[in-house]
Amino acid sequence: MTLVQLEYIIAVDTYRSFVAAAEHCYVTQPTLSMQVQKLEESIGAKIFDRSRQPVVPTEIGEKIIKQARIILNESKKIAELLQESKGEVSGELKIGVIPTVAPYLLPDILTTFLRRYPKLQLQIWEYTTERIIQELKLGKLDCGILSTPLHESGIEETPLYYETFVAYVSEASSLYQKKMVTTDEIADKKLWLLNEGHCMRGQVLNLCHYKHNQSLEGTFEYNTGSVETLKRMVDINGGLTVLPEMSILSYDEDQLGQVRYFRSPEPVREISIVTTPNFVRKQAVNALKNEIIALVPDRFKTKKKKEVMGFEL
Amino acid sequence: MTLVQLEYIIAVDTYRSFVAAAEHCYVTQPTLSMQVQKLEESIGAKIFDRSRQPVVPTEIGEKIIKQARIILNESKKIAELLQESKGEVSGELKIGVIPTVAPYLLPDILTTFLRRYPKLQLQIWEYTTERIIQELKLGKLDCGILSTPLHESGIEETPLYYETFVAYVSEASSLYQKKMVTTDEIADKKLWLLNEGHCMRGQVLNLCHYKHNQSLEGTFEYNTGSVETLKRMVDINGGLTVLPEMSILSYDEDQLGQVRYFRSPEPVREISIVTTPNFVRKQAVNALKNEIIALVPDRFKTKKKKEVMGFEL
DNA sequence: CCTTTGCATAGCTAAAATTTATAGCATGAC
DNA sequence: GTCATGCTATAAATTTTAGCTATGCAAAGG
Repeated sequence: MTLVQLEYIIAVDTYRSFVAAAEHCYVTQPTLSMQVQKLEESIGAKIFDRSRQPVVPTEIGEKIIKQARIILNESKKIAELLQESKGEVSGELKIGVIPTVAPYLLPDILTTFLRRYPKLQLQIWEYTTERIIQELKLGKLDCGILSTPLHESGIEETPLYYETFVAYVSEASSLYQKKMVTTDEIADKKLWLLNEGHCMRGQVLNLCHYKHNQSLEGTFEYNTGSVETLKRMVDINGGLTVLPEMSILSYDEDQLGQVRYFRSPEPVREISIVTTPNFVRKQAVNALKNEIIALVPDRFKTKKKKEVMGFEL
Repeated sequence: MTLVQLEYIIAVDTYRSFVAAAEHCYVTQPTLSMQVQKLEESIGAKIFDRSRQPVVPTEIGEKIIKQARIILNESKKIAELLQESKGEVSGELKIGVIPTVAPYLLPDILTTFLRRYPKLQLQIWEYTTERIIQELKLGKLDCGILSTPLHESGIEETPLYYETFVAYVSEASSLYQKKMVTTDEIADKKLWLLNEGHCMRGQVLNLCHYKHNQSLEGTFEYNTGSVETLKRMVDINGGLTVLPEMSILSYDEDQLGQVRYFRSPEPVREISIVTTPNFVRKQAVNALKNEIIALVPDRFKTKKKKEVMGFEL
């Protein structure tokens, strides 16, 4: 068994074709076919069922390919270790960010960060928490920025900042008259919510003491994945919603007039940068972490950890 | 970079000698030297400092070798996957067991287990919890049998049975007159304890409400790693100790006469079999698990999980 | 100063990976 | 039915590489 053979079977699995796989490996098709055969011979099992078109992995082949991806992933880390030791913050950094954080955090960060580390190539995906964890474990992402604690083994969390939630109320709402609101006061109101899969949905439901999916019918009408949409729904259709504090930083006075902070104990979410435990490019992630911490206003760092909300996915 | 090259650098690291490493890899020294050089050239960094005798890895070399061990470890799993898929329970199974469990569980298990799976080669080490976790993560052990919960990320626990602790008192002790004892009653007595590093020490200290290392001087005199020694100390020097229930299964009537169960809530420890999350030889471990569960008396399986004691290492 | 020990280098050989060319085998078009 | 077409396997030739033997060279020990 060689690393090259493992690369080849991964390519065949990816492209479901020996010809296409060979092209992408920059070798000829017979070369690739031979190596795959040799590997199959050496382990004593067929990895691909070539009688079907397109070729598909066998049952055991699936498992072997999965393991092969792990092996090659670990192999790549040797090169990363070397970059790391040179103090170079370079190469690709693949980041997953939840949609309730991304638009308020990344635009500010990116320009300064990329100017400071010109050799770094960022790739960013907006994914839900669940997907970020999944892709981290598969090695498809290098790090994630999301709300913690996750209580997920195999994921290391480094808190970046703490962010309160605020209510955003329409002028017609009875709460508009109040200076501050309590979590109880919003529990029975018409509340615009993110759709399922967003950790913030769970947090908001928690803070107003709802159980998931319970008595939502009739009370809530429209689900979206975007915090901006929530705000607009309030603007146009009335009612209220809950926003992360960072989303209101760019609001003008009119908009801020509709924002109501919560009375103590304020609901707070913890935003962390997460990696897998044996991730080696700590310098690059550290650089990103420091950039974020430097840019986030100070009051986002002083919230007490004890106030942080739990949530379920 | 090839898997063979990684094997070679691991061998050089292990034996701190190119000559010895070559022998153990069944190649000549020039062959091995050349491959190490080629690897160093391809990654653009020296892995070993050959100017010292014996050769030592460079700083970056240390990291590369560590990663190389991970890669080869993951590579081995492909062969294991295949055995696994054939339904064969075979090969080596390296098990770590804590010393307060091993002598009461393993002797009974081993003969029947090995008769059922003749192709399996068991290697067993008596290690402390800490060491078992460490070696599991390094891939030097396949599984561990120890007291849980560990609250350790990267370790998966599967409970096997629940075992109460019992007091073992000398005839001279005031507690000898009682039919049952409470945890409070033993707190101020002369208590023979295991030495540090054993999880059971922590559990026993917990159950009699001691903080670690606090006010032990004078009260306790002798530390040992063996439960049998604790019992003998009581037999010969008086006082009392706490034993795991399984250790008294083989006691005769005289000895049982010195055993006192605890009043409810009984202190219970959970014994689990643990592996790393991406361990692939689940069938072999499962076979061992089933063998143990089948052999352990039923009452060890009915304890409620809620009663299980926590502990620190 | 000579021997021993240990790694590196050089030249050679055998094995293995890769290439080009071609065969075989389905599948769908006509 | 037969003829392309698209895919993978096989064969033979070639290049690359891993490994071997022999030897060199430097450092440590007697």
